[in-house]
Amino acid sequence: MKLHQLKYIHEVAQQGLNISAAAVALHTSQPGVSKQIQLLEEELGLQIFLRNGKRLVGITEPGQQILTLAAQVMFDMQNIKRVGDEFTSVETGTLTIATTHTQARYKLPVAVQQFTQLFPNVKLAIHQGNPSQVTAQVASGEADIGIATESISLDERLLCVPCYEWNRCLVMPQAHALANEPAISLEDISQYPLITYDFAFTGSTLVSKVFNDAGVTPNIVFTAIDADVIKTYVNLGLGIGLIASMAYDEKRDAPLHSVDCSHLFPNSTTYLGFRKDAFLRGYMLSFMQLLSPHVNQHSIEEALKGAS
Amino acid sequence: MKLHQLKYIHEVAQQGLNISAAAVALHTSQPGVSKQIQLLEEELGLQIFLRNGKRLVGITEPGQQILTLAAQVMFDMQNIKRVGDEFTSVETGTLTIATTHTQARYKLPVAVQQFTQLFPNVKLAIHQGNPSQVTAQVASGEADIGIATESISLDERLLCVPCYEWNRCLVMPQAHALANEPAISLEDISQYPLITYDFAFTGSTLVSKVFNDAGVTPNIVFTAIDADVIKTYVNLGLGIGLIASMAYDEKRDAPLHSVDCSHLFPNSTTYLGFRKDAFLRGYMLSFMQLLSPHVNQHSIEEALKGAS
DNA sequence: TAAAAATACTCTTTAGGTATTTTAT
DNA sequence: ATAAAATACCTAAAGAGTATTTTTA
Repeated sequence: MKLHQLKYIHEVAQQGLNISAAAVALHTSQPGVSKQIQLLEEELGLQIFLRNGKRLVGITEPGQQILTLAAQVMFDMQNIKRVGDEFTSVETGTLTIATTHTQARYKLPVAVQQFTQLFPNVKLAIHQGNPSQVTAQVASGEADIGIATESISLDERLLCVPCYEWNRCLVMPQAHALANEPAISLEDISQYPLITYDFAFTGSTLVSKVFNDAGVTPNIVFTAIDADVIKTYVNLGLGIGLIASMAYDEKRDAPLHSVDCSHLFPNSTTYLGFRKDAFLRGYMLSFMQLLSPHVNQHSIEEALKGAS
Repeated sequence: MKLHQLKYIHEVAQQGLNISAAAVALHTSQPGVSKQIQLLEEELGLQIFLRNGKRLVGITEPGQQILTLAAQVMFDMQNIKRVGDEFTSVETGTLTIATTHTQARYKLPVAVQQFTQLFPNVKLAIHQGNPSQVTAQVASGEADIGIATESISLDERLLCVPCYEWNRCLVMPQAHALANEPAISLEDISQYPLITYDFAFTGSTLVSKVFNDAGVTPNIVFTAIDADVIKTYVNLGLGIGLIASMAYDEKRDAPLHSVDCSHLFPNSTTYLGFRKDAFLRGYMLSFMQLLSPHVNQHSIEEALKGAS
């Protein structure tokens, strides 16, 4: 059993069971990949892929398990490489962050700027997606650190630490009837067309739960991925917007009026998550510290020990 | 980076930093091992081993981390092999159990007998040790399943399920003054020389805690690893013995009288533990079911998901 | 001086490439 | 007919072995 054989089956599965495509992606030849897969299957005494004649048409049950384990092996090997990098080229490397639009747009810029000054030779990649995509990227090792609200902390492979709490506000045109309302209620909100985040996103399931529990049905006219889109449509007079407070800036969003809603919804917590079995480069830890100052090598080790 | 290079550094560390000894253990040549280690160190750009000239004299800090990760890779590779074995030779293989003397002697025999009848072609190995050795063996992958009381459930790498609860009894010569005492107290026990398990063993720390909390100091004349030794010395009149109830059998231990102590001590729970990241062969699951009937594939998956 | 690690060199295996054939859609 | 996988065959690289040298304790 060889490491590259595991790489090969992994890539073939990624490429939709196409050996030729996998060979291209791996910068090698199709017969080479083909042969190594045969050798591996022969050694294990079972088929990893289901075949119809010469075509691969599926993954067997043991094959699926082997692919999962192969991914783990590859991750571990990456960890070893990282130890090497950490001790030889301490302040160079790559940091891949997976996060949602709201975080990327309103919370990360400060941390990112500080980070690039601290580590000018570390390449930074920011992957954007909804919370479940963020979680999946971190769990698969595509991203080193994920930043998202609530759902990220549910995956058992990840260690999550709270970064900060936040709540929501309503945004509306300056002239709107609610703009001068002293204490807005859920009922008030339900009187107007509402624009908010997609329900799969940014903890909005919590928002829908609050409405449900109160027996109030909001009039959601449409949902969007990000606060900027929501604000744009509020500006056009299509409704009032319910967004994260951090997404409203009095100066930048001047034509809009905002009303705090923290009395209506419980706070949401944004978490930072990473794989429990990942070797963390020094700069990864530093980035986390920028977002959550109490994080350090020691606190992480303690959390890993006490996790179960 | 090659798999066998990881095997080599692991074996060298195991053999006390002796490359020649590692080469023998690996059934290969000393220059081969030597060269592969150099190649790996060169590729990673760091020293794994500290050297004094040509002798290996220690492990560097990154080397220690790499050795840990190398062990993980080897474990994952073993998992892949096991998937192969599971689907090709379903009812053959090896089951290695690490456990304490008391379990091995008084609780496992029934399960082992049933198991050998169900799986005549599975080789069974039982490693005996104290609870921390049991835990270490399972955590390192030397043993597939560990069975011990309390401490095994503290290791975060292991998933533990309760097997059964048990308590203690006093054993003494038939003619002993306490033999006819209707309700024995801690004070009564402290009046006589006491023989019990080594304090590191079988949850006896719990026993000492009970005495401490009650402000009673038992007169422990000596401690032993196993109940058989304790009973032998009780028979010789050296004191009274405090042992697990399961270790006393009325017929076999006829010259001794036993008095139940479950009113004095809380129950202890014996756990069965295995590595969370281990691929479990079907027969391993079956063995666990013999000890803890509610264990099954599904309950384990649920426990792994909900662990964090 | 004895034991351990590193070199030098050889041999064998094997991974990988090119050209070609087979086969499934 | 076309695209994909397998086969045949060749080449190059790398791992492993033997003999020997170097070095440390």
